[in-house]
Amino acid sequence: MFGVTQEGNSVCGNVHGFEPYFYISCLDGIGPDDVPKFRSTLETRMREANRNSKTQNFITKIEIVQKRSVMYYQVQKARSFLKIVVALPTMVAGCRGILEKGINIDGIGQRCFLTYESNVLFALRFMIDCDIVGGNWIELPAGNYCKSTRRLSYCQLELDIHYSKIVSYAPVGQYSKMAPFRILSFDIECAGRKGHFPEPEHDPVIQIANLVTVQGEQRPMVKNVMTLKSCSPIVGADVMSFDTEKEVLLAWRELVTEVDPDIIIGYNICKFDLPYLIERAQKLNVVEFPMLGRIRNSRLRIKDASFSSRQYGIRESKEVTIEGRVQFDLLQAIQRDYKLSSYSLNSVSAHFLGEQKEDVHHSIISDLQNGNSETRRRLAVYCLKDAYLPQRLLDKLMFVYNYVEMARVTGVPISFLLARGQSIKVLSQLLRKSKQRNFVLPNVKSQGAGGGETFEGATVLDAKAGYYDKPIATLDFASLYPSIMMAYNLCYCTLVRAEDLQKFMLGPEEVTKTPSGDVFVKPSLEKGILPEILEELLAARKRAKADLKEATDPLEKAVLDGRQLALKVSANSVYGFTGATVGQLPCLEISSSVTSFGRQMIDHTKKLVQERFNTSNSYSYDAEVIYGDTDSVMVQFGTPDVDEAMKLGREAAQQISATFTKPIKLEFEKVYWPYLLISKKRYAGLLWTKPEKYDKMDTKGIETVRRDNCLLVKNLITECLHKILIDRDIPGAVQYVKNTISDLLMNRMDLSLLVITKGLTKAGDAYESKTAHVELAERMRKRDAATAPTVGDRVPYVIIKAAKGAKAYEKSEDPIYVLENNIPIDPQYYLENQLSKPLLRIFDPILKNASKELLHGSHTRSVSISTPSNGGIMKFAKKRVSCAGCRTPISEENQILCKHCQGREAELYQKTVANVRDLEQLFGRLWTQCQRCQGSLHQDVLCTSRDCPIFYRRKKAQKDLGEAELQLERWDF
DNA sequence: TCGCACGCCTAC
DNA sequence: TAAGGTAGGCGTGCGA
Repeated sequence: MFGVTQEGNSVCGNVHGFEPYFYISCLDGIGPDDVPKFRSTLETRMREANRNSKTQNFITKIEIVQKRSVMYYQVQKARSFLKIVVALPTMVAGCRGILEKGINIDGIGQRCFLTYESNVLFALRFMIDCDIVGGNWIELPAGNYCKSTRRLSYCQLELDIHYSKIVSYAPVGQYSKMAPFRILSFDIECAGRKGHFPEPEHDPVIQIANLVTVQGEQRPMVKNVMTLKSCSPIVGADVMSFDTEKEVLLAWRELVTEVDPDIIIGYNICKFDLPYLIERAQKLNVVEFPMLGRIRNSRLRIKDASFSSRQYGIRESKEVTIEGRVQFDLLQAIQRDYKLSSYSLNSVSAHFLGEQKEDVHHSIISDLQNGNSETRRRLAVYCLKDAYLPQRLLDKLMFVYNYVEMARVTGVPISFLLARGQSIKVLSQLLRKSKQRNFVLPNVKSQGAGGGETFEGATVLDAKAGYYDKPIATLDFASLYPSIMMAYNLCYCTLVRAEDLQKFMLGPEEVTKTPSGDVFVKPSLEKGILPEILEELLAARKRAKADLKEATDPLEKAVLDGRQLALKVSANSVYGFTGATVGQLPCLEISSSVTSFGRQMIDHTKKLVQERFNTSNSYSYDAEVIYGDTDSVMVQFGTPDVDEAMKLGREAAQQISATFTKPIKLEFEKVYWPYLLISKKRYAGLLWTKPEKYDKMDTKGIETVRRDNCLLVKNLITECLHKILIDRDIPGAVQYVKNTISDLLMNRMDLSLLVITKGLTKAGDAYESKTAHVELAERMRKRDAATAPTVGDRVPYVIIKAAKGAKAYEKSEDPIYVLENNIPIDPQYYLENQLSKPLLRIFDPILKNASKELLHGSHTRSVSISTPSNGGIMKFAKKRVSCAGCRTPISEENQILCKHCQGREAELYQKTVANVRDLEQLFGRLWTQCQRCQGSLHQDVLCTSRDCPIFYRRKKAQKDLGEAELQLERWDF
């Protein structure tokens, strides 16, 4: 075990005596006398299967224990299981395989065995059995350990102890404090060859920037940058320059061993920086480099890894294990926890820190490296910032608190939280609870390849679409699925098999028959462990929230807030675990029972609200349920008054709650007024939780909250909803739409507003149909494979002009490429395929002839001819001269104005001059902004950030200025 | 032109 | 051997 003391010293504990094991159910008639025979047979089979192994004893022990399978309700409270203990953790799988396939035991014959808990990772097994959770405090009591004489690690303290002597503290009171982790944040720069993304096979590592911080402290204790070749000094950072790359690598290794960090962070370090360093060291034959972990003489190895789940998508990465140190890649963490349209460090920093970062294209890096100590200094400043930003993000998003709390709540090691999925967390809790109750978990194989089997989910009530000018009250079930599981005692161990119902002679008052037809016993017979887990999670959350209210210390608050969040997420994922057909322990009887109760409850609620709250019960109006999804109903009580709607909402929630089994509870939460219901899962409204003033505008499912719409659509719809719902200014909204459309068609749109992004969810060849982002990714791969988007990335694109009838997938293009080559975009596409339908959906309910008014007015006719000045296809067209006044083409090369505009020379000349001046000013302003972002006003801007809006505007201004200057030159004859 | 499958993303 | 669930809207391409 690795850890850190309260004083900040690293510890390695060599824990002795804990052995890997699993269970099988004992066959009828096997008694203690049969065990030796069984053991020798199994031992022989193991030896046969591992002929090359030098191991003497595979099976170290077999004992008969009294346990119960967690699967299905049983009257008998315990029966015999064999606990099979093996010599090494890796032997569990082989041994399990032999037993599952079947072995022939003398006198008993050929038998197959179902194994239990044979898929539990050894580390987790150890933690569960010793009551240790990720990130908690451990005591090695004085007198029970000895100082290691033969040092295996580089840790400051190293001790030997027997596992049974370890004392684990629950993370409460003084033990909820966070440890003073040492955190190393780093970033590397590599000098790629011209036009190539750096590859460790060819390209050197030229700089490594580092930031070392102690968790909870404001200032970093180390801030330095290691450079290849000289580098001018940087204020506030140590610059360490070296003549050879080998020295740079070794300097970094030395830093890591000296600092001895508990956590290593960075941006994309798992997929890029760490593997690059290791592969580069290999290439340079720096054999001593990859010893960065806490185990002496143990080398790092790289393994290709890929993670795929429906929730997180396919993510390919590399697995580098650094013993004793947690790797926390900010990219991974942010991809898992936040849905953003771009995950570049630049865009993420802008989003969370309000701070842009200079983005230097990899092709420029080599030039900076090959310059002088000043240009290398520039690069170093940039590199330092890339090491500094991940630390800022870690602090701002409170990742250490949230992840440590998640580890404590679920019991898994911190490293699992980024490397593994949701199910390991539930499994860990399930195993712990099972152990307390003497249950064992069967190792079931997922039925049928790919699962296939599925079950009916929740009801979504039909949406009575429209614009509602009366308050709409929302009634919600609090934690619906967890409360159903608790209310009806749904669990593996309470599920009654059809054939057992009669066998056990269970009376109707002892069981619950769920709406899906499954039967579970009531708690009086057997309390379910899932309900027990959920009760504890929700009670703990209540406590955490109460403590949070009391807490004054910001660090304590952070811990508690992280905890309540972890508890909520954990409670909600228990249901999903039971329904995961390709998971560890699926049980569709549980999950389909949960949803069937849910469906019944939402229907019941709708019926009750409408039956009770109407004029025949002496209410002033008839209530109407206009929509509802899974655990909520939207009620129009009929009153025009917000306060009254809230009162009715509370009354209804209370009345209806009383009709449900505890702890199921319907709550009144909020009122929407006004409310625009577009369809199922799509609506917008002003949200009120108190009668005085609305809280905010809330939108669900519509373009404003979707990542696959361009900013133009997002901004326009947001603005329109603002004008409609908040300002109540429909003509204003209409005018705004008209202006925007006119700007679009006149080519006055920033490219950054037109960028659409979509995720690449599978490898290129796995797609069945042709789509814009997939085809573009493929084209980009052909241009430059190293920088093209790959699986899991988001692909930004714009739609460009092309032949009539061209498919969208033929018209998608990389925004940078469009900018660099001056390719004209297709405004009509944006109008017809991006703007029109979302606009009509929100305007149709409130405006007669919305389509005619918005999409076919005079504003749609002011179309400008987009003539790219250079590049693109137009490069080959004969350059045409047009009139500086009205833009009609003119034949005479040296003319400026056409016949009609002649005589307006003075005025038009003035206009051209003014235009150049304005553009110069605009460009200057944007340039300064970019300079500020890169942290210096005295150097050229290098930034080429794909997702910085300023960048696009600066580029556009630069181009427009160039064109305006050309126009001006024409007057100089 | 229309229905359908695919793909993406969201609500809960 | 690693992977929480279903419902549902909507854009797009494709073939009937």
